[in-house]
Amino acid sequence: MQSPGASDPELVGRFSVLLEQLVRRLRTVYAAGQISQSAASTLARLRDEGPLRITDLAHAEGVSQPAMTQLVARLEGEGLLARRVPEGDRRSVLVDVSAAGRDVLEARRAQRVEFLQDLLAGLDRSDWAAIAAALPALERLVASEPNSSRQSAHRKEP
Amino acid sequence: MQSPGASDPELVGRFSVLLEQLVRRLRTVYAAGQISQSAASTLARLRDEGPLRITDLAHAEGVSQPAMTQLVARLEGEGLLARRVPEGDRRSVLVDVSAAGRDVLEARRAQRVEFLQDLLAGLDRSDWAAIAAALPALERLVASEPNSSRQSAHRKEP
DNA sequence: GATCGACACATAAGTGCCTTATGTCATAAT
DNA sequence: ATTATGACATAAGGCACTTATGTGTCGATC
Repeated sequence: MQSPGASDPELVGRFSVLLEQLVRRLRTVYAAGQISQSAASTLARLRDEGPLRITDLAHAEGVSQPAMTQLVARLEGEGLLARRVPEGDRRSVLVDVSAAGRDVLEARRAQRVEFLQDLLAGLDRSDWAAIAAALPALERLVASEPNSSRQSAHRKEP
Repeated sequence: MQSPGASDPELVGRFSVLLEQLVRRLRTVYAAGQISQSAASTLARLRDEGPLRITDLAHAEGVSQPAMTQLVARLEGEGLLARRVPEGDRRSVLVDVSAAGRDVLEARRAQRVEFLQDLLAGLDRSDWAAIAAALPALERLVASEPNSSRQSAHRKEP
């Protein structure tokens, strides 16, 4: 029994509740009218991994190809990304994040940081110390999924 | 300077990245075709807080009243909740989760637990210990928002 | 080179899930 | 009785998905 987590259903249950609550909270961080979670996730991937074809993007983001085609069209219309046809394969489209897209991602990160600082402001020192101590473990947790091979270890939001 | 979090931008930044990654991960837990995050959140609130009026529900969930009217109509059509007009106020509609709705929430919880056990299976004992030690602090963090007065301390997903 | 199959994306049609604006009925206040 | 307020329903539009289908390009086979 290598992992205590698998043998401690009560803690797993509490963690499960905590994740759901975090998700519900994060939904309120970004002001209305901003880019969607799907758009942000897609732009972030392009920024981190470089230009990708539409079908690869769709697969990586877990949506259908037509959904990604539409999202790319919308984001191109907003100047947040650019499309081009690669040399040697006129069937494909390569998509890359634009400078404006990078700016949007940076603004989102700043909003998250502000939200967290607000939230952390009411936390006492020992609680924050426990969270800070768990950060490396949580980062390893998030990085440990089998399909995390798509996410290189150096990937991070600035 | 009560909270070390507010003075440690690098850790806050790492936490911010972690949250975004968790959100992106959780998006893949639930199989396609299941109820949306909004539907789940709404049903969970009804289960935990009892019958609510549509406008109160909309406000609590952070959406507009017409959006909630439509969601309630859809969920009623699927048998996941029930509507009734309360005594003494024929303008209102009271909404309550159904037994089928409770079953759906329980199935979601089981899926999250399974996902977490999968994820935790690759984590070593000291990492899990650090996460387990941080759980109370994280729970307090999530419960600490000013509008958390709507969430009672005893509220938890079974 | 010609033909067929596979690949890649675009388009169509439909649903879910939001938004603001507006309409209708019920209740409370004057 | 009249007016103001409250509560929800409906309309119209946009975003974000889905499956199904269409069109063009590339690769494999003969």
